[in-house]
Amino acid sequence: MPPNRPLRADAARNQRLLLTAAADEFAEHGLGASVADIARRAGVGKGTVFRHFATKDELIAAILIDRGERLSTLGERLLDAEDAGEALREFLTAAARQRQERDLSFLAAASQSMEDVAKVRAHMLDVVDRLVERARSRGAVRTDITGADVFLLMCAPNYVAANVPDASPDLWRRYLSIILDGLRPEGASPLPDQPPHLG
Amino acid sequence: MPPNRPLRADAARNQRLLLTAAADEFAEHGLGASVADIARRAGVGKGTVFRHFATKDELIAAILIDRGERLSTLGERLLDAEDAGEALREFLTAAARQRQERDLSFLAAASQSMEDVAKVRAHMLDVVDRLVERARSRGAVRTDITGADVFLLMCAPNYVAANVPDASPDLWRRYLSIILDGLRPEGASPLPDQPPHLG
DNA sequence: CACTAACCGGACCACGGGGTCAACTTGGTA
DNA sequence: TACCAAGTTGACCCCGTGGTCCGGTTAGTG
Repeated sequence: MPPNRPLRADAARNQRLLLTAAADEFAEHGLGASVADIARRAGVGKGTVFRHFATKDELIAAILIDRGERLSTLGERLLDAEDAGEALREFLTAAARQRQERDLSFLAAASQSMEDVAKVRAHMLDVVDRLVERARSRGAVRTDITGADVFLLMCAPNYVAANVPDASPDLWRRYLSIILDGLRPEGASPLPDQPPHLG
Repeated sequence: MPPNRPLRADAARNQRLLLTAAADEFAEHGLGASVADIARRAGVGKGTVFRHFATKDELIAAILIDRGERLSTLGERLLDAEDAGEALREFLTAAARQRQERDLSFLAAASQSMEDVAKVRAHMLDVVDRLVERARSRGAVRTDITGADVFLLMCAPNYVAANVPDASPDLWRRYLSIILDGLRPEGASPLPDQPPHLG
């Protein structure tokens, strides 16, 4: 992402403006949000959008990458926590909160194929894997789940809460809590099917 | 939905064809599937689509209503089952399977406002409410969840599984199982936030 | 300050979308 | 069988979209 030559001051500013404007616009209107609207929201011409992101998909990818990297960083920090179970809980909470602020889950479907996105995704999957493994070996979660399971489940609480109009902004915590209860080792009923293989 | 005068034979046939073609097309290409493609898939002219459904949204609504009614019917039948816990499990399984066959969860977001859709939704919510109440009073699920909670959670297993390409077609069972474990009364950690109020 | 490469803006284009309509076909009835 | 309302069709319209492009502007360097 960072270009060879450093961006000119105004260009860098506009890029930041565009990224947040796009995230907001997508959150409000879904993937269908138009590039023109995004440009207007950022206070910038439409051409400028395409100067920074060759294509709409690339814009989406940039947002995805930004969020993914932030989460991965947090996850890596949490790998050093004493309480592995609590660390996993904290990670999932942060993930859900990030999505709560601006629900962009639908973006994940788009631009799945872009290489940079795949890389960030793979890295995040790796971090989750280690978080889960650590929690599992400490007996904090059931033994039959994998990192991939948790990676997938990560998106669920906010997805569920997003279906409620005028919901309390903390509603997702409720469903995260239920899912976390489902991940506990005590009395877990054996899981059907094989764990998925991602990436 | 059933019109005053009964439909002519060919019209009725086309309507059925359209409904399933539309469901398939939406499942494959999301809400963005074009009316023209749907018509082609049904082996019918584009004009015919609009004769049966004044608008694309109305088509979507018709699909939603169809599925909702089928689920509600099943739910009502399950209200008479002996094992209330098993009944709830079966209902959720059916709901997830229906969505697995053709994932149309995203349709729910659209045409939320249409009156007929709202009615079907309200009815289904009522059925779920009773299923949950029954299971709760029998000690089959934790006491701090409501019908609305379960109604929302209903969509989650398939949503989660839908994010993995080339997944086993039964992957959703895995996540339904985790969620059901999270709904059990034993050792449930108290839920944060208030249960949502729907409709 | 002057100069230039980087940057910006918005008119412009081609395309694909939902929705309309008037000419044509067909199912059902008397 | 003859008739017509119900049903079908696809060319057509209009609009919003992603993406292009070039004349004008500006940041930064010497």
